[in-house]
Amino acid sequence: MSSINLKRLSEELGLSISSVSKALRDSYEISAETKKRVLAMAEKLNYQPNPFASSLRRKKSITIAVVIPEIANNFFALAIDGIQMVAQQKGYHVLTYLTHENFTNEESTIKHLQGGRVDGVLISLCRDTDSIKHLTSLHDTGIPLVFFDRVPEIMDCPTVTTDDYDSGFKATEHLIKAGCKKIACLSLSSLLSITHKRVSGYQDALKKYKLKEDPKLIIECNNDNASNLALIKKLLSKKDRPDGVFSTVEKLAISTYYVCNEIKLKIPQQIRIISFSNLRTASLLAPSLSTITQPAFEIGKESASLLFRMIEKKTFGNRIDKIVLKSSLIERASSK
Amino acid sequence: MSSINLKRLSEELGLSISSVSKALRDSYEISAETKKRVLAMAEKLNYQPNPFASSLRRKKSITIAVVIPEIANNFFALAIDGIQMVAQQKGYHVLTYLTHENFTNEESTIKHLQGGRVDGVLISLCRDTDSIKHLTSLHDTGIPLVFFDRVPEIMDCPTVTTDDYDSGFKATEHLIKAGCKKIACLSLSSLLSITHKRVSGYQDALKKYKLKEDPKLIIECNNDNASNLALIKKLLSKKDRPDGVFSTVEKLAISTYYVCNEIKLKIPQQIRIISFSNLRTASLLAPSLSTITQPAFEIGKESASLLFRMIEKKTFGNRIDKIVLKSSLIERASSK
DNA sequence: TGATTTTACGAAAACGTTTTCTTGATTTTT
DNA sequence: AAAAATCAAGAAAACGTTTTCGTAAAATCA
Repeated sequence: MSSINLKRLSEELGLSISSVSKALRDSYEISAETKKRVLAMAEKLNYQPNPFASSLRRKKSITIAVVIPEIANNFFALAIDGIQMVAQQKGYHVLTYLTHENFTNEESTIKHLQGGRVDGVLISLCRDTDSIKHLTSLHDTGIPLVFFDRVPEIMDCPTVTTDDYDSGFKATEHLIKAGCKKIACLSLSSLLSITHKRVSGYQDALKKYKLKEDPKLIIECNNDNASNLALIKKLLSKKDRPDGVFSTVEKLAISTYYVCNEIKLKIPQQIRIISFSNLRTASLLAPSLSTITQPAFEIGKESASLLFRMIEKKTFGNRIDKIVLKSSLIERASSK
Repeated sequence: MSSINLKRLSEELGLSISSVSKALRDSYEISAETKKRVLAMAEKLNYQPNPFASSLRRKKSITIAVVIPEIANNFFALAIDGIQMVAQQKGYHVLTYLTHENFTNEESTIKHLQGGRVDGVLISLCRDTDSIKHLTSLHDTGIPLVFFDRVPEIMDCPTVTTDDYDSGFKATEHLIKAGCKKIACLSLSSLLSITHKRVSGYQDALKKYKLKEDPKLIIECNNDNASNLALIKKLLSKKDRPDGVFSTVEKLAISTYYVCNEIKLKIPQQIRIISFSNLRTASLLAPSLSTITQPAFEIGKESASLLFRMIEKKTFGNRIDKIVLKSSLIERASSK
């Protein structure tokens, strides 16, 4: 720890601690000349204020927390990027926590944040989250809380999401218009809001075009890559296999590509694919992947901006912002 | 902020603040029975200790900082993943800072960390870093500091890197053995250690196989995607264009793919490509991309472990660890 | 039984800021 | 010239912990 503090500085200057403190904070109580002297000495001794003493006294941490399921994921990496941009602009620090899709991790992380370590929390729920006690508890302490992308469906709280229902609908419609008659849907945990909305869109599109809905075509994948591969392989190996796949998350589309390579299923001739994805190389894949691309960076930016409005109390106390951004459907070879 | 503190807890229990504190820290000075009562009450009132008061008093932040150029990058995302794993295991918090390859950002970030906000720092330098004053200054405050991947070449400090020289050599050798006679090298800033080593490996491989070295074939790219595309396009559009490309970073290989698509240059028939990359979809690209893949997750893990050994003073004071991990060369269609 | 040790707890200082309250000196107003 | 206001600074409390030190009461020992 830096051992040069206000006391040392004040001794060096022949001033009191409080005067030095005020000078550094540009208080009107201190003369211009003294301020200049103090600033110069602080610079000379490379004084850095102790953030803990400051936070303790002011009851402000100048820090926010971001809680996400994983980081090695294009969507979340971009979202973090957006969050960091806003935070840096505001002079805030960012604590990052990964839940690895584990509810217990999420719970304990949130619990730790109740001690006042941060001024606000941004969170995207993990796939196993089936209770929101920990979240209401955090909310009750008065810490501003914003959910993004994966939000709780039964809690009144500020959220930043995309038009998931519409996107699910359009993606499915796109496959139908391309000629698919039997479309499978690869989803994550049904506990997740995004799963629910995207799958609803899928189902309603099937309804609209009078295609048979088969619950067996909705595959709920888990967090283990190997078993997902097995599930998908089983699905695509059947004689009455689907002729289209709508994947609600990027990694399941990747897995589908691997399976198709393995069992020599031709995309898009034998099976068409579209997926939610923020893969920068989507257009370079063989074949290029049709995607619904979420504005991940903007989601991060908007979430952080909203959080800071709440922190700075610029938002009305009784108002709950629900921001919805639009994803874009990009047609490529995999669904032609 | 949580308003339930030790004082409140002690009043509720009819004990002194110090006794409650000791009970919570399982001190031998407190009877088993009292401890039980205290724990129960703390649980009941959902007591969370104030981290700032604690850090101020103990001169420990239980927090580390990670400073990286960008997060929307497979390598860094995986490294962070590894770092977080170790940190979480140790019960530490992780502050993340992005420099966006901007030296001024790096400087100011490092300066802010000198106030004792963190117990240790993990950093991967940005492409513009041409001075290490800010780093030596941080080091002088006694805060443990570990560099990973992009390390300073003229500073005696603990580092975690990969065998970049060897990898550059082998990648180039691989292209030569595949039949390339004229190999270009796409690099980042020459200020970076990784650039230097990877390019040296490339040059020595050319020497070993008696291929002409042409400085014009070493393209130093910058941080602007559009201008990199232009540079690469110019390189590949010449009549005497190279027949092989060794890219020292993933994004430049991606750009090369885009350019080849645009100017109808066939990979690998007309031009072979190999690149440093942690792209999970490398094998799904058209054509699949040959890569040198760094153990990014392990780099993060090792860096964090090393940092914690330093923080816990388990390392000898006068010892400077230099850990070197091995990358793997994965041959795929782009270099066949 | 008297002396010593152990047990279980409390008082108070310390960590480095920020901020409120004083205060002496100077300037401005009556 | 006296009164009021302003200025520039210092003293001290407060933020919520942790930790050192002190001390009654109980337990152990000689």
